[in-house]
Amino acid sequence: MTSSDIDPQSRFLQFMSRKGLNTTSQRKAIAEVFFGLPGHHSLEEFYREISRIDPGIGQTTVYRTLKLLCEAGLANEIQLKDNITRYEIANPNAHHDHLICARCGKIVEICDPRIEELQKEIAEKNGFKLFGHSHNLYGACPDCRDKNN
Amino acid sequence: MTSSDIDPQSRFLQFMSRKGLNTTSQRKAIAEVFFGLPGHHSLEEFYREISRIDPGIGQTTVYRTLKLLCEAGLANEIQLKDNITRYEIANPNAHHDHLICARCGKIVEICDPRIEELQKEIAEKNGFKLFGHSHNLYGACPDCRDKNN
DNA sequence: GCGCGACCGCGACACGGTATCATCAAAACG
DNA sequence: CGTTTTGATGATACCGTGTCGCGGTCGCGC
Repeated sequence: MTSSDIDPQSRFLQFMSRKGLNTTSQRKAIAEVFFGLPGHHSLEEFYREISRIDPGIGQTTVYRTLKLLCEAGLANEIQLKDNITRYEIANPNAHHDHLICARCGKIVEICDPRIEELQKEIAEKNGFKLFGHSHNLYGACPDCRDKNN
Repeated sequence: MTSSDIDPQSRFLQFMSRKGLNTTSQRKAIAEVFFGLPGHHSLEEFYREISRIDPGIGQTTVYRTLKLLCEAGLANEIQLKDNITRYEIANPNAHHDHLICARCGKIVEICDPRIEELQKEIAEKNGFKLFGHSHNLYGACPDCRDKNN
């Protein structure tokens, strides 16, 4: 029974109290939407979704709460080639990489322990202490690869 | 004697004439600076460097020429976590990844054929036709890892 | 040279992301 | 219980990157 077994919302509240931060209705609502929306979404998308539930929440608060979720280790930032920051739910058991279709934008999550192993090996060989990584493969997905152009 | 044996500037000119584009003095100057500046640099850095040689060149032209170099396959865009687009010289023989110090920003280039192999394998397993990838490892470099904080 | 079409550089703009600040609510304190 | 203090919120202004449009210029084929 480690803390990673309980649901994410509770882990978020734990983090907040550990840091001495208040658990406001806005932060709870944002976290709930975040955890209920799998995949990779920009602030814009989260903001729109949250506005439907509580139109009174400002985009600044969404930013700040997503940053909090990152600090808590419950969210990850993703940088794609379009220079828009996306957020995804952090899964501590399966740190995954991304396979992205350059045509339609579809994102497939991939996870390969062999690559993880090589990354650690390379970092150590260069004397680096590894914190994290971002690994994105770009290509044409099965649906798009056959469409000539 | 393939085209990859001749110097990059000539390959750029070849590309231009193949595409029916004009070889202007600005484009030649920008390409020359680009090929003479190893590493990973933002537009800002290239623009500053070029301004010292020819202050009359506008930043828009630098943008456009760097895009041309990418199209020609002589340059690559790099996306780091700071949402600034960087450009590097594309080395067709050693497609390398990046090991980045999260403290001081130092970038070490790495190249591991085993990872390349795994990437291809993963893409194929998912039915993707692979175009390229971006692979960045973040950590603390030898100089920074010992400084507590 | 000459003319035309491609290109240049400037300014303006679009956009994501951040900092500021007044307001408000809730906790801390006497 | 009233006052003070702290922290969260949301509107707005701001900054930097990157793009667009337009008037003027310059390569390049003739």
